[in-house]
Amino acid sequence: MDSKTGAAGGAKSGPRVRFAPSPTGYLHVGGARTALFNWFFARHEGGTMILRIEDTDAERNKPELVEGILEGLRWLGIEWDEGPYHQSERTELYRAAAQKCLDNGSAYLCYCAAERYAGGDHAEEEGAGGKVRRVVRCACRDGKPTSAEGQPGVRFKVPLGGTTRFQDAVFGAREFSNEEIEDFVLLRSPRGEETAGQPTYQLAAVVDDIAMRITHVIRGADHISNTPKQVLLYGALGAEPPVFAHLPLILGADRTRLSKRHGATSVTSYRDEGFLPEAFRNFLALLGWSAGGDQEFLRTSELIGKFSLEHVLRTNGVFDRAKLEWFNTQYLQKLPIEELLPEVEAELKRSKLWKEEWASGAGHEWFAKTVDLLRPRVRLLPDFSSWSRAFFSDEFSYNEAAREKFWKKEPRLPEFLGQLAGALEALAEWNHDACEHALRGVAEAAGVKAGVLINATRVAIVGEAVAPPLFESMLALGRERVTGRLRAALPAVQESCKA
RNA sequence: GGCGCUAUGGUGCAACGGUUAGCACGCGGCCCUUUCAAGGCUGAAAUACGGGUUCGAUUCCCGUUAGCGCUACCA
Repeated sequence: MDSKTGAAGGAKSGPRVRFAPSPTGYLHVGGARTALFNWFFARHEGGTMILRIEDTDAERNKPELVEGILEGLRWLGIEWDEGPYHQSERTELYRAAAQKCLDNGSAYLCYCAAERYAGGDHAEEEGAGGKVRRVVRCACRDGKPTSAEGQPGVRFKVPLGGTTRFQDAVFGAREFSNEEIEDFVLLRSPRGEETAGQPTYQLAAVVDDIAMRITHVIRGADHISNTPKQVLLYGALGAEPPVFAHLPLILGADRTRLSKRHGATSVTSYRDEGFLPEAFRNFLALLGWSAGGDQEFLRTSELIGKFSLEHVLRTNGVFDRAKLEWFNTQYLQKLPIEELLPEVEAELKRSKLWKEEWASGAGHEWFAKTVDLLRPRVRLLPDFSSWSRAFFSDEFSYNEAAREKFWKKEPRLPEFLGQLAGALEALAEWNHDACEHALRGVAEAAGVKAGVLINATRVAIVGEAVAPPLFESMLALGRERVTGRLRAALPAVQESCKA
C-alpha cells in the first residue's frame, strides 16, 4: 500500500500535511489560503507537503480542471513535496477499505438507491419550521432492506449511542453526539457495467490520509461537521486520527461566503491584474492569522518563520481588496530592485514593450534605474506599460486630461517649449541641476512661473500628468529624446493653446 | 427545522482579568511638493445585548440576538 503513496521519496521526519483540492477548474481564494497555511506549516516545521486531487466524482475527473489549480499554486509559489496524487487512480484502495469495514461489521450494504433512507427507525419527520428533518438511519442497517433490487452501496454503521471526539488545533476539543451523525455512504452503488461502487469523499479522504501518513489535517472550517464521521472511520480502519486544524472561512464584502458572485475569486485573475505573488501571500496570511503583534508587512520567509496554528483565528474574515492593493504598492516599493525587475520584464513582454538590450550591461543598468524611478507611483504591474509607457517606448500619446490641465494655461507655451529645447541642447553637461537651471532660466526670461513650464514639459515628454519628478524623468529619457519630444510636441501644444 | 461555530471601529488584526482599548487599510484634515504618488503629523470611528463570577471584565460562565457553516450515493 505504501508504495502507492509514493511516500518513499522524502526522508523528512517532520509532520506531514496535504492540500487536497477538488478540481473545479481554478484555484479560488479560499483554497489558496488553505494551501498557503499548509505550506507555511510544513515549511515552519520542516515537514512534508503533499498535493492530492480529490476527483472521486466523475464530473471533476478532468485534466483541464486540475491544470487551473496547479497554475494557481505555481503562481503563489507554493511548492509541494509529494504528488499530485489523483484519487481517481486509487479506487481499488478505497474499495478494499470499504470491504474491510463490511468485514469487521462497521459498515453495511444499502439498497435504498433512489429513495434515500426509505424506511428505518428514524423515519422522516416534519421539523417545526416545516422542513423535512434528516433521517439518520437506514432500515438496511438491520438487514431489512426495503428493496433487494439493484446493486447496493455501502454505508457506514454509526454507533447508536455515545459521542465522537477529536482535537482541533484551532477550535479546541470538539465533541459530537453520534445520534447526530448519519450513516454516510462509503461506496456509491455501482452504475452500469461496474461491479463495485465508486468511493465518496468521506472514505477516500480518510483512506488517503491514513495511507499518506498525514499528521495534521489543515482545511476549511466548512469541514468541521464532517470531521466526526471521519474520526469514526479512522477507528473502523484501525488508525489513529490526525490533529485537525480548521481554518475560518473567507467572506465577501457582503459577509457571505466568497463566491463567483463577488467577482474575482480565482487567484490567477489577481495575477492577471498585476498583483505580485508575495503581496498576495502576505495579504492572505493575515486573513485568519496574525503573528500576534502589530507587524503586517511580512515577507514570505518571515511568514514561514512565525507561522503557528495557535495563532489562527476562529472568526471568518472579509476579503478586502483595498488592503490587498495597499500590500501590492508596499511590495512594489520595498522589494529589492533585483526581485522586482523580472516581474516588470514579464509585464513589458506581455505588452510588447520589452527590448533585449535591457537584459544586461548598460541597458540593464538603465532599466533598473528607471524601474526604481517609476515604482513609487505604480499600484499594479500593468502601470509600467500604461502610464509609464513613454519611458520604454517612443510610441506614446498625450493624455487628454493632462493636455487640458497643463497645455492651456499659457498661450505662448509653444514658444517657450521651443526655447527650452534649445537651452537643453546647449547644455555643457546633462544632469539634474543643469536641466533645472536651464528650465528656470527659460521661465524667468519668459516671465512665467517655473511650474507652468515644468508641468507642460512633463506632458510633452511622457504624455502623462502622472510621472516621476521632471528632471529625474529627463535624465532617464536622455537628452536626445527629451529635446526631440519637446519639438515633436509643439504642434499638439499649439493646437491645445488655441482651443 | 436540527447540529455546530463565531461575535473588538466600515475592513483586517492587537490587547490571552487591571491599557486614556493599540496597529494597519479605507475615509477626512494638515505638512511636504513642479504633476501624481509615497512619506510624516492628525481627526472621526469599536468591545452586539442582557445576566452572572470577580475588588475589577473586551477577556471567564449562561442566555438572547445576529452572522456563518454542515445537514448529498458533491467535495
